[in-house]
Amino acid sequence: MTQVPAERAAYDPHAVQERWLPVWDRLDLHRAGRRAGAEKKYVLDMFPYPSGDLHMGHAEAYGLADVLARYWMRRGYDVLHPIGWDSFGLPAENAAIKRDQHPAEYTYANIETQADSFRRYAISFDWSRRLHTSDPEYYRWTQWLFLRFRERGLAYRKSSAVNWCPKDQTVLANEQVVQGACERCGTVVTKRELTQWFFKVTEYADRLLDDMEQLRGSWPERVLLMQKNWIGRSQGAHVDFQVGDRTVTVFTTRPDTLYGATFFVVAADAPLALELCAPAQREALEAYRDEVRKLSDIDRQATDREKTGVDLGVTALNPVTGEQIPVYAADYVLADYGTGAIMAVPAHDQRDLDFARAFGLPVRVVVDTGSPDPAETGQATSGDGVLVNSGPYDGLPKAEAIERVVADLEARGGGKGAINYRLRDWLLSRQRFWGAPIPIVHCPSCGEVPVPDDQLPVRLPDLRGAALKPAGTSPLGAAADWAATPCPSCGGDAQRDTDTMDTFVDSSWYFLRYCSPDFEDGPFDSEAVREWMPVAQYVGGVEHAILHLLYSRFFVKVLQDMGMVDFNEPFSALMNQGQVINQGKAMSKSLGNGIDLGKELSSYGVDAVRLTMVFAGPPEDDIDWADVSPSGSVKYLARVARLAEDVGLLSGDARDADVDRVLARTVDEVTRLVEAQRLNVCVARFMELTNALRRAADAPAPATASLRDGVEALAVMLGCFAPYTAEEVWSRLGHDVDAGDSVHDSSWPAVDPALLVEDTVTCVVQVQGKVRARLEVPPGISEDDLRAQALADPGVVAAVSGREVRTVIVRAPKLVNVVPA
RNA sequence: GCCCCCGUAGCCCAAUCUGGCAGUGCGGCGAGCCCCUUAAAAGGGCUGAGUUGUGGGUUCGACUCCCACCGGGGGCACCA
Repeated sequence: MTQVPAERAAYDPHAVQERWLPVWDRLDLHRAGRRAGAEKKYVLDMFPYPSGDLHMGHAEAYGLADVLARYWMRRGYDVLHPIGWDSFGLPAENAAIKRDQHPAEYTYANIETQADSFRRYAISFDWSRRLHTSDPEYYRWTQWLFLRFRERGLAYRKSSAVNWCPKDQTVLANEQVVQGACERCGTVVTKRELTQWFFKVTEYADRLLDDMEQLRGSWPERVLLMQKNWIGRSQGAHVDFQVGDRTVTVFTTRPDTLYGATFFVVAADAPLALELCAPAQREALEAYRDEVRKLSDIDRQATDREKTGVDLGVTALNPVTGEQIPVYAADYVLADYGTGAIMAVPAHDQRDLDFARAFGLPVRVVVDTGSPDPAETGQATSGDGVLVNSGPYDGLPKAEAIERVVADLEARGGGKGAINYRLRDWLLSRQRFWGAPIPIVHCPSCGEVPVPDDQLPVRLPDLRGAALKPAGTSPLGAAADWAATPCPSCGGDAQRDTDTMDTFVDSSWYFLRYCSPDFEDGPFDSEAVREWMPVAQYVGGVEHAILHLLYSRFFVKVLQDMGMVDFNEPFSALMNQGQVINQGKAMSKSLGNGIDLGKELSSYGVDAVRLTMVFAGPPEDDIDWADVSPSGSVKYLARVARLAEDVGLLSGDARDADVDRVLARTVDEVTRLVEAQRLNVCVARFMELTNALRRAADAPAPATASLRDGVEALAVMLGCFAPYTAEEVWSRLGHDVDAGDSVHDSSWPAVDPALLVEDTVTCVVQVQGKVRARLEVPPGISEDDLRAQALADPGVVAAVSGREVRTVIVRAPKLVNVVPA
């Protein structure tokens, strides 16, 4: 190996960082619009929440997106890669209470810390478009959008049983309740009857589901699956049953089993249960409802629970059979799904069967599936089959029966085909301070009155410290001076709405604001949005699979209907990066297994940490920090730096076809790998290329021109992953970075297709599937020539050992398989 | 319980889509040799390691396709 003088044997990543960062700041390399006229690409990271400094997770996510953004810049695209902060939210509020501060102090101090870290971490952001959702200039438009949604009937207030987090003292959307617990703090969620604001997401259920077809292939399959499950479309029918003089509609996916409905159940906690109940059963029902109320959602939803319920002492009339069946109230029927009432078909539904067996109710098979009688086995039969005991429908297969029953119901009245969703409307009110106030005034005479657009934003009052303590109602209510306001409509005394919006409202449109962050005539400039949107590549954690991503999709569809955007999906492609974990577990304070990003960066430098993150595995896989070490990356980067130094000192214009070919193959492959987002493999290829170039540089008569091209191309490609080292390499090759010739303003290396063509290929000759010989042959060799050559090969002859050859399979030019008798 | 993904060297991965040579890289430990620098260390280079989770099937040929099982991860789950 070439002798390395001591003064440059040491590669000091920190010196490299300090040298180039100020130069880059001056050159302003990442401003969107810099390549005006070129095709545009919008690369977006899910924006950060400003809690403390950046951590390992940020380093990974933003590092990955940065590779893609820089790659597209090198490919000549005009790239928008913006940054902002999701800066409303609970942690700031809780910190403010603890420290007797205003939430803004904590928030904006952390934003500055994170911004500075991002800069040193060398993320290619366009800093000129920075936004914060807690700025009045931003939340003005969040409020404006709320009012437009309300005008379209998509924001409305209703009283209902809502999820309540006792710790955070606020209501939560369904999406923010995970397995019965608060998504944020893990506290078991309870129910409260409250009047709250909702967005009518359900009106968009079909489009949210159907438009996922466009995303197939460019979004992770599991995210699409999760959204599909969350929306939960069920095809079925509404069927009307008469209970006394009332019509009670049920939703069923199995109208074919109407003849098997032997009882009827309403949700015990629904008002309907009380309304239907016979006076004699009233007391029993009240007692049962008290029991149900005591259960947590988690207990209630346990599927292995005994079925419980109360006979309401009335009957329901089956519209098809004319039969009167008993009506029960039970907690296994959910008040807020379907109509809150069901027809129970114990033979063909496991839950109904469990209930029937607990209460001694009849089980009637109406679809013969070939399985044994559910009444005997306790196993409901839900599969395909032929109808029996079903009057005129006997003998029909299940699918046909469903159609016929629905058609008959529609013809006669008493029911019709229907689609039902699991998705509920988005509860957006929050009883907390640090969010966008809901721009509504409640007037004793005019009712709900929107704040006029020209009075937006409705700014937050100046509350701090103890005044923010959660008290079950919004702290804004305590700011009496703020809440009291003249009614915009009649001028009389009125009160502002004191709730704030869910912070997911803020983040449902921020990607649009980036296109024109200073626009003052609306939330965004439609012209700018047309140029940049939809986002070409979105990068973020899978934890938002059905929160932020569903909400943003909803927003864009509404904006499309408003004529403000001309596309229906905000994010054309989505990458979910994995988590950074340690010793097999998520990092946490209680486990004490946290890794401090700042320490890693000061030990190994930015580039080594970035490279380690990307190289550790496929982007979507978790990285166990115990399995990797940036020290290997430091060594690699040092090797590259040394190589650049050595090659920079060589003179001459000799070329070597082998070096050129290796380079061409690497560039070609890395290009395809980046496009396929297989970034870890790219790094492996860089290492191979580096090794090949090193060997070539150490040869007795180095091919200087080929080597220079190779190292230069390596610098350009590596620059997307390890920007500081690449700039150093670029500079060592003689580029004057200070004068503006930066590797981060260079072009992706071109590939000469002629260099990708192989002179010869290796043909494998197998005998009975075992490799017995290898032949170097021209790629265009004919089957006959190849067969002849293979059969003449001594190794093959030996392996066949005189036996007769039964078949020869030839796949020119790569393979011959000889099969002896 | 239902659905999805994944099991390749000590480790993270590649080759699986489209069946045809099982390979790149990394780290730890140990050993030897070489280079450089030497007071020493550090640094650089070379040299290893495999029944592709198990069993069956399809095929001339299976890490690759199919089936079953085992193991790991994730999602959904009283949604009618």
